[in-house]
Amino acid sequence: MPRKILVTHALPYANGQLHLGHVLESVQTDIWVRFQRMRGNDCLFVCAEDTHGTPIMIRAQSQGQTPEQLIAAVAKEHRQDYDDLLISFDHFHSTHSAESTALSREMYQRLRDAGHIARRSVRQAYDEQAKMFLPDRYVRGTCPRCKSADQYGDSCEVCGATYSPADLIEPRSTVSNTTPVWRESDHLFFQLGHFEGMLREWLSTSRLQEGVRAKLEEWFAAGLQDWDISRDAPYFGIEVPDAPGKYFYVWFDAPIGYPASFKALCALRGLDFDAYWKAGSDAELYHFIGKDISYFHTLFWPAVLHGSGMRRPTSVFVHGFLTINGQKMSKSRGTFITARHYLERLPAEPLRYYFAAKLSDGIEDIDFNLDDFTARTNSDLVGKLVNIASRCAGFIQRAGGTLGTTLAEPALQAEFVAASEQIAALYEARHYSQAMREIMLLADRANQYVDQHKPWVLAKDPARAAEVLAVCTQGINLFRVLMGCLAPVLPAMTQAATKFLNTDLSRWEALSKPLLGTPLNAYEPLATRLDPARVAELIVPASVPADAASKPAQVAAASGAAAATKKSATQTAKSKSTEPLAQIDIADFQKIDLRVAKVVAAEAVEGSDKLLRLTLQLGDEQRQVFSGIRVAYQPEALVGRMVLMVANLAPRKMRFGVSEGMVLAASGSDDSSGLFLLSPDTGAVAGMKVS
RNA sequence: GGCUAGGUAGCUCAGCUGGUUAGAGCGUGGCACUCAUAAUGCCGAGGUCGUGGGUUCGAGUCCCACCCUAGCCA
Repeated sequence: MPRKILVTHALPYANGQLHLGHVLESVQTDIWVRFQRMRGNDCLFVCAEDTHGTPIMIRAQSQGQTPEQLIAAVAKEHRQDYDDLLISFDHFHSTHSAESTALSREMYQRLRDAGHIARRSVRQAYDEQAKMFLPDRYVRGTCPRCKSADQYGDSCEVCGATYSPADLIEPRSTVSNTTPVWRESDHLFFQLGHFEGMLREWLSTSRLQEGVRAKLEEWFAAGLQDWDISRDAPYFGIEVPDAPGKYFYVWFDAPIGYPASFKALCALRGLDFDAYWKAGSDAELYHFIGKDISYFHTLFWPAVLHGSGMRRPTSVFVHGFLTINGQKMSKSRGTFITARHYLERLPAEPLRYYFAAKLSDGIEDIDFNLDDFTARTNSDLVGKLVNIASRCAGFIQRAGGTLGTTLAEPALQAEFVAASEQIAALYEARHYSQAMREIMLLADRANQYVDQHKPWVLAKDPARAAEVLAVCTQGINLFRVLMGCLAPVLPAMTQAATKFLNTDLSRWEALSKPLLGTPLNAYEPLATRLDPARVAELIVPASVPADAASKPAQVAAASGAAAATKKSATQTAKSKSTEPLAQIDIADFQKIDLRVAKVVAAEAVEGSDKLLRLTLQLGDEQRQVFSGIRVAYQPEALVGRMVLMVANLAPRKMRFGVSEGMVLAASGSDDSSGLFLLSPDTGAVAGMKVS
C-alpha cells in the first residue's frame, strides 16, 4: 500500500537570488522525494515564491518597478535555478496568487471565528516622509546599552542587546533618513497561547529531531506569546478581509503558500485537496526547513493549521546552515555563492552528491569545503563508481556487446542487494551521509572484485572468453545496484546509465533482480572530473554591493554618514598622537592578527577625497579594505605591492561598502609630515603572519 | 547577555545507553597492476578526542567551569 506523502521546503523569498544555502535545502528535500517515488510511494513535492512584505515593496520602489514586476522577474530566475539543479517539484506556485489570497483569508476568518484573534493597539515607528510604518529593521540608531552607532532597531550587533526601536538613541528611518515619529495603530494578534496543550501533544507525536525538541521545550518554558499578524498600509501583501488598510504580515501568508501551491496542483491534476489538508487526513505532510525558521514551523504553523480546522504537519525536518570553507557565507569574502554563479561554472550533480555526503538528520551546520568537494567528486564519483562501468564496458563490447546469462558470483550480488535495503532505510531516515559512505564502501568492493579476477589477463587467452564475460557481467551488475542506490542523488547520471544498461532504474525493487543476457549500448563517460580551476572560481572577491550604491536611502543618508566620518576622524587624530601608550603584555599583542597582504586592485573611492578602495590578497582569500591614504598614494602605483594589514579587525560598514581590515602606515602628528605604507622585505608572500 | 547545537588525524566526518591497542574516506609515503577518465589494488605513517578540573576500577563518551564557532531570542 503506497504511502500518500506531501513534501515542501521553505519558500524562497522573492527579494534576491538563490544561494548555496537554498540549494542545500532543495537538494536534501529532492533526494528524499525522489527516494520515496522510487520506493513506489505517492510522493508530491510543492513549493512557491514567498512574495510579500516591506523588503519587496522597498526594493521594487528603489528599482523603479512595481512589486509584481519584481517578483515575476525573480520567480523566473528562481525557477531556472531549480530546473538546472534538477529539483523535481510537482508544482511551484506563488504566495501572490488567487489560491494564496483566498486560503489566507479563509484560514484567518476561521481563526477569528474560533476566537483566536485579538486586536490591540501597537506603538510603532512611523516615517512621515515615506508615509509608512517602519519594521524594526528599518530603524537604525545608537545602541542604548553600549552606545554603538548605526545599529538595527531590534538588536545591537556589537553588544548583542535586544530592545525596541523606541529605545534607540537618535533613531532614524533608513527609508528616508528622517527621524521617525511614534504612532499608535491597531494590530491583529494570533493568540498562540491557546494552543499550548495541542502543541505539546503534537510535539510528542511528531518525532522532531532532538535539538528541535529541546528548542521547543525552551520556548514553552518561556511562555507562548501572541503573534502580531497584521501590518498597516502601505504594504505589499494580502489585505485582511474585515480590516481595510490592514494586511497580513508576510510570515502569516508565507506558510499558507504550501497548501495554496498544493491547491493549484489539485486543479491541474484533479487531486482532492481535503484528502491532504483536512483535519484527520491520512496523508503524511513534511516540511524541510532551516533551523532559523523553526519557531514559525513548529509553533505558529501547526497552531494556525489546527486553529483553522486543518491537519498539522506529520513532522518538520530541520537542517543546519551552510558554511563555506568553514566560515559563514559572506558577500564581502566572496563566499556568498549564488546558485547561478555555481551553475555557470559547474554541473549540478557533483554538488548534489557532495551535499548528500554531508547531510544527516541533524541540525548541525554543514561545511562546503572547496578542496574536499573537488577531491570527493573526482575520487568517489569518477574514480570509484563510474570506473566500475567504464572498466567492464570494453570487455563486454568486445565479447559482442551482450551481458552474460549468469552471474559469476551470485553471493556477492546478494550482498549488494541486501545492502541496498539498508541504504534505503538510511535514505528514509535522512541519514544521507551514512548512505553515501555505505555506497562508496560497496564501490570499493566492486573494484576489488574486478581486480581480483583480472579480466584483462583472462582476455589474453581466447579459451577463457566466457570467464571474461562472466566477470564483467558481474561487475556491471554491481554497478547497476550502486547506480540505483544513487538515483535519488544523481538523476541525470542515472538517466545516462539507464541508456547504457538498457534497463529501468526508476524503481528500487528492480535492483534485486540481476540484469542478464541483454545488450548494452555504447559506453559514454557518465561523469567527468571537476576542474579545480573552475571550482576556485566559485569564490569571487567582493565588489561593492550594487544595491548599496543605488539605494536612494543611501544617498539621503549622506549627511548622517558624514557626521559619523567626522567622529571617526577625531578618533584617528587622537590615536595619531605620538605620546606613548600604556604598556601591554604579549597576550594583548597576540590578539592582533597581522598579515602580509598583496594589493591586487586599488581605486579611488568616488565621493571621498581621502579613501582608496583596496582589494588585498591574503593567502587564498581576498579582502576589501578602505584606507585613508589617497593624499599620499596613486591607486595604480599600489597594485602589486605588498603591505601589512590587521586581518582580524571587525568589519566596518562604510558608506561605500564594508571595510574588512586595516593596512598599516606610519605618520607623524599632523598630515603635513606625510604618510608611509609599511611593507615586508622581499620574499614575504601574501598571507604570512607577522609577529 | 540568555538558550540551542557543535569543537575527534593535514582536510571532511563516524564513534549507540562510559569498557580491550580511538575508526572511515580524501590527502600523504612505499609497492603492484595497466582493463578503466594518471583510473584501480595492496601495505604504511598521521590523533595526549577544544582547555582545566571532577565522578568512576575505567571517560572522546557522565558532571562543573572556561575558550572558540554557528543559529535563535518570536
